[in-house]
Amino acid sequence: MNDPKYRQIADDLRGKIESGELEPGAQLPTETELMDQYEVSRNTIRDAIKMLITPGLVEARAGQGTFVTEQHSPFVSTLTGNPRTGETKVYIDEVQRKGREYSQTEPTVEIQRATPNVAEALRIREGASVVSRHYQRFIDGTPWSLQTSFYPMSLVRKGAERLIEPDDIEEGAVEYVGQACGIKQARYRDSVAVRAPDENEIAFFKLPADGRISVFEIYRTAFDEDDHRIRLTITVYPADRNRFIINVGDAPATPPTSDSEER
Amino acid sequence: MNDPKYRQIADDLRGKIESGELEPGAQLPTETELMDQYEVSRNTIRDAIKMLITPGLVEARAGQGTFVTEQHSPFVSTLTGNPRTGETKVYIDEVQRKGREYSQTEPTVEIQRATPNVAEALRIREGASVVSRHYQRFIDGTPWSLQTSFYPMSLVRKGAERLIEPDDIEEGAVEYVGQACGIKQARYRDSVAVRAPDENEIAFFKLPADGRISVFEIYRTAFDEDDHRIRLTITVYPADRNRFIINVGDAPATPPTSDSEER
DNA sequence: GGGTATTTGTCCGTATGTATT
DNA sequence: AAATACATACGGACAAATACC
Repeated sequence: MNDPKYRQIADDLRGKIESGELEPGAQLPTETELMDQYEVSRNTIRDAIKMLITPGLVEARAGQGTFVTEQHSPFVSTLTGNPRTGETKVYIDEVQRKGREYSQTEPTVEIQRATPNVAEALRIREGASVVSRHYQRFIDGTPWSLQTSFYPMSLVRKGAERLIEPDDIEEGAVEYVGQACGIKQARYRDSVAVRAPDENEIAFFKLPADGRISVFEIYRTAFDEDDHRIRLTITVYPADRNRFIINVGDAPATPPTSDSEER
Repeated sequence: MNDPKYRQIADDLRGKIESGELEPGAQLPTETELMDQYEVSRNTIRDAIKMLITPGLVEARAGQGTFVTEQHSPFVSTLTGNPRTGETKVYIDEVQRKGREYSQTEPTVEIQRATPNVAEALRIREGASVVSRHYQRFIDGTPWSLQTSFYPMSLVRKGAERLIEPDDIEEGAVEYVGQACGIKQARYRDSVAVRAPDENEIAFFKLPADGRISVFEIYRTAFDEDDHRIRLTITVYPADRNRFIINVGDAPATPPTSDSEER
């Protein structure tokens, strides 16, 4: 009798879900039924169910009931690629190779002043002008990632003028910059973190409003052959439907498609 | 007036935190004071505060009050290293280079039957024998990660008999296996996901019981020069205090320590 | 479309327990 | 021991969403 009632009830229900007695998609007993079963008040039942909603084990639908969550199959992306080519194209290939459909919005292009984050990553003065190119990206029509790339204005001055046009760069921005001003990407570094989503992200990804599902935030800093920082790309993915692969060493002998089943 | 009251109050308080009006460590007004300020019932105040507790913005301490969370500085680990050397030693170096103290328990060594996960990753029969070596790892004395490595029994039969001894392998398991039976690690692949913690992890990392803080789960599959799978290492890190770096391309010119401040 | 029953969502008031100072 | 602050639990009332007739 040490644990509070609502926690005991939550543990009991969680057990029934994990044991499979309640399958994904199945409806839990209604709050009234659970009140009778456990002989507690409705608020106690609701506290118990909240403990299952928070980690996403169940979802409550007003007017219908509470249901065991069905998992969507995670999408797997590879972070290690060829550092000399643009990764967006590689990413699109990866999506299509898995039989899924990729789409993205036209870019939103802005000239902004570098925030401390961006300035630090690009090693430029805080407040210096940068080009920001923002995309919303979808897989099979559902929102999958939000991506913003920041380029120092010096690239534009050196000839990469299409960066400030609000049009997609078909051949990829990395190739374009290489051709337009001879600055070639030689390597990049990713920094992966997880954090709570902000309001924009909650709205775009249709995440629950309480922020219990977090997002991957990947900072990709790209360098040219002289180790100058030429790009910062921030990509945000919902953590509940994504997984990342990092290959180190020789290229894998197994075709990358076999990764889709790995974990 | 569309949003429910508790959400309006939560948004208001969140704004005060994000704007810096309430600094990390600062105490929020007590529930009674907030009842007066917003002219709502105590339960509504509590609902609002729960919305801030769930993403970890504030924490409530019975008998004291509710406080804005202080962030511990995240620890940064590099996932891309030399595929031919063991990474535990590299990891320890990385920790110490940042002026922090590393420690770990003696390993728990077990002979187990391969679960579907492990069998799939090592490409062995489900139920085949594997050596499992489990460590609890600490930084500055606080629990930082849980690590379990699985090795096929064939390695032991080929001479790597210390794998089944419950002692730390000083020189690193990868080096040891290379010397003992000539099977050298040539490359590895990491798969990074985020999920809710299980009970063990909640207890070890001292995470909140409601599972709102998730964990990184990194599967590292290691291959030898013939592309045979020689090891699966699963490492679990709390997502709120870790960040990972992936380097692609030439070695960075900047010393790795500078990463500690990056994001 | 309208009406009704069901189910969850919001909000209130109250009482008592537990942790901390 | 007393005061303070959050935690648990109960009860009730009405609103909003959904399903069904």
